[in-house]
Amino acid sequence: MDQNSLPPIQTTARDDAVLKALVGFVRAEALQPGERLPTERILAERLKVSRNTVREALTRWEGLGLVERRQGSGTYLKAAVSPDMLHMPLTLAGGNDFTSLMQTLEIRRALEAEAAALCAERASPADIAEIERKLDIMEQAFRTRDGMSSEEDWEFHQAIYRVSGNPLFEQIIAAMHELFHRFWEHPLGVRDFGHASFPYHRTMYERIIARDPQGARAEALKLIATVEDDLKRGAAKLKLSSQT
Amino acid sequence: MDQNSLPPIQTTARDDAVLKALVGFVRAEALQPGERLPTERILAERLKVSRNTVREALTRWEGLGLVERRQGSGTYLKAAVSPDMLHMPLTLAGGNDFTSLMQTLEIRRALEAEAAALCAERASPADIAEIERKLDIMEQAFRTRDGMSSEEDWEFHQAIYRVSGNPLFEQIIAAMHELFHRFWEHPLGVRDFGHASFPYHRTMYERIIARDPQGARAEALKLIATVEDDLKRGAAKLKLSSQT
DNA sequence: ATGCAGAATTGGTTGGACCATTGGACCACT
DNA sequence: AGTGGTCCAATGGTCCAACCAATTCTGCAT
Repeated sequence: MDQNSLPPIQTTARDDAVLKALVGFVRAEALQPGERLPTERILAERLKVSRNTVREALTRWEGLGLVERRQGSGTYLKAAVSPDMLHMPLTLAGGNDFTSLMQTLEIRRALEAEAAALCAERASPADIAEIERKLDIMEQAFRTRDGMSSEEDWEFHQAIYRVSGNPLFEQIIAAMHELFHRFWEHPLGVRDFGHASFPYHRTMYERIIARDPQGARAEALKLIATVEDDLKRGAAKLKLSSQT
Repeated sequence: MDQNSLPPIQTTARDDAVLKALVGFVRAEALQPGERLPTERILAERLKVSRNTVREALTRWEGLGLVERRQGSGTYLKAAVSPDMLHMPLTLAGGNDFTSLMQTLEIRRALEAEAAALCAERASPADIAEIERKLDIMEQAFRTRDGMSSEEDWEFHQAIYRVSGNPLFEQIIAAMHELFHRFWEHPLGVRDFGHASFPYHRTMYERIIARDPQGARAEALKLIATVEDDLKRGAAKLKLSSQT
C-alpha cells in the first residue's frame, strides 16, 4: 500500500492555528515591522483559546525573531510575515570558536562566489552605478579611518547580493555575517583585520562591469581567502581554542 | 556622552534559566539525541518553577529543533546541546513559482559544489564506506523502481554534507530542499524527473574517493544542472508561473 | 503466548489569579 | 516651561489546579 496516500490527519494543532490566524490578521491590517499587535488577552478572547495557548504560539514566533515582547508595553512585530514562510533555525554547535568562525566562512565562500558570478551576468547599468557608489563610499571610509570600514564594506557586499537577483543570497549570507560577528566583535588581536581584503573589492567590481562571471568569482574567492587568513592568524595568536 | 557605557541591565529571565539548567542536566546525564528527558512536571518541581514556565522554555527549544515533544510519550532530545550553542533563526519567504524554485537551486548549486569539494578533501575511509553504502542503496532503488528514488537520493547527498565536516551545509541545503519540494512533490508533468541526474551521483563519488576536490565540484555542478534542466522543461510544459 | 480492555503516564489546554514592568496622567515645586 | 514624584491602568510574566488527548504499560481472559 502506498503510505503517502494516507497522510496523518490533523486533530489538534491549536498554537499553529493561532499563528495562522495571526498571519491573517497581520496581512489584513497591513501591519508593518515595529507596530504593535493585539494583547495576549484580546487574542485569546477573539480566537477562543486560552491565553496560555496564545502565549505558546507567541513564544515560538519570538524564538524565530518574528516578534518582540515587552512586558508592560506589548508585543511588537519585528519582521514581515507571510503564510508560506519557511523557518530554518541554524544551530552552530559551540565547539571551539575558531572552528565555528571557519564554518561560517566556508558557507560564505561558496555563496559569495556564486553571487558575484550571477551579479556579473545580470547587473543592469543602474545596478552597476549603485555598486560603484557603495564601493566609493567604502574606499573613502577605508582611507580616512585607515582600515575599520566594516560597515561600508558590508553594504558593498549586500549591494552585490541584491543585484544577483536572488534574495536568498542576501538572507543566508547575512545570517553567516551575524553569526561571524557574534564572536568577532573586536577583531581578536588582529589589528589590521580586513586590510588584506581591501584591494579585492575593486578587482571584483571590475570583473563585474566587464561581465566576466568567472573572473568575478575568482576575485570573490581571493577576498574570502584573505579573511580566512586573518582568522587563522588571530587563532594562532590567541590560541583561543580552549573552551569548556 | 558615550551611550555604549550604559547598556540595559538584565533583571529576570526565568525560562532562560530553565534552559541553562536543562543544558547542565543533559551534560551531567550525558544524554544522547533520541533519549528522553524528564517530565515537564518533574522539571517544574525540581527547578521550583511553574510547569508553564518549563513549557515556554521547551517550546523555544522545540522551535529550534533541539527537542521533540510527543504527547503521551515524553520529550526527546533531537540534537546535541552545549552551553555555548549559537542560534540563528532564518525565515525565508517561499514563493511557489518557477523563479523561486530556480532560486533555491542557485543556492544549492553553490553549496553542493563546495560541500563535494570539502568532502573530497576530508573524507576518512569510514566516511567513504558510508557514502558508498548510501550510493548503492540509491542505485538499487533507482533500478528496481525505475526512477523515483528521491528518498534514497536525498540520503546520499546528506551523507556528503555530513562528511564535509560543516553542519551548516546540511542545515541550509535541507532548507532549500524542503523549499523546493514543497511545490514539487509530484514532478510537475515531467515524468522522468531526476533521471538525468542519476549517473552523476556515481561520478561524483568517484571523484571523492580519488581525493579530487575540483573534480567532485565539477560533477556536483553537472548534477545540479540536470535538475535545473528538468525544472525548465517542467516550466515550459506547464507554464506554472501564474501563482499569487 | 496472544490479544484486548483499562489504568497510569505524559504532553496539551483551560481559566483564573497575582506579580513586575511600562508608560501615561496628574500634581507639586522650582 | 521644566523637573521630579506619585499614582494608576494596561500588558507581559508566572503560578496553580484541573481536565483533555495521545501514548504506553499492565494484567486479565482466551
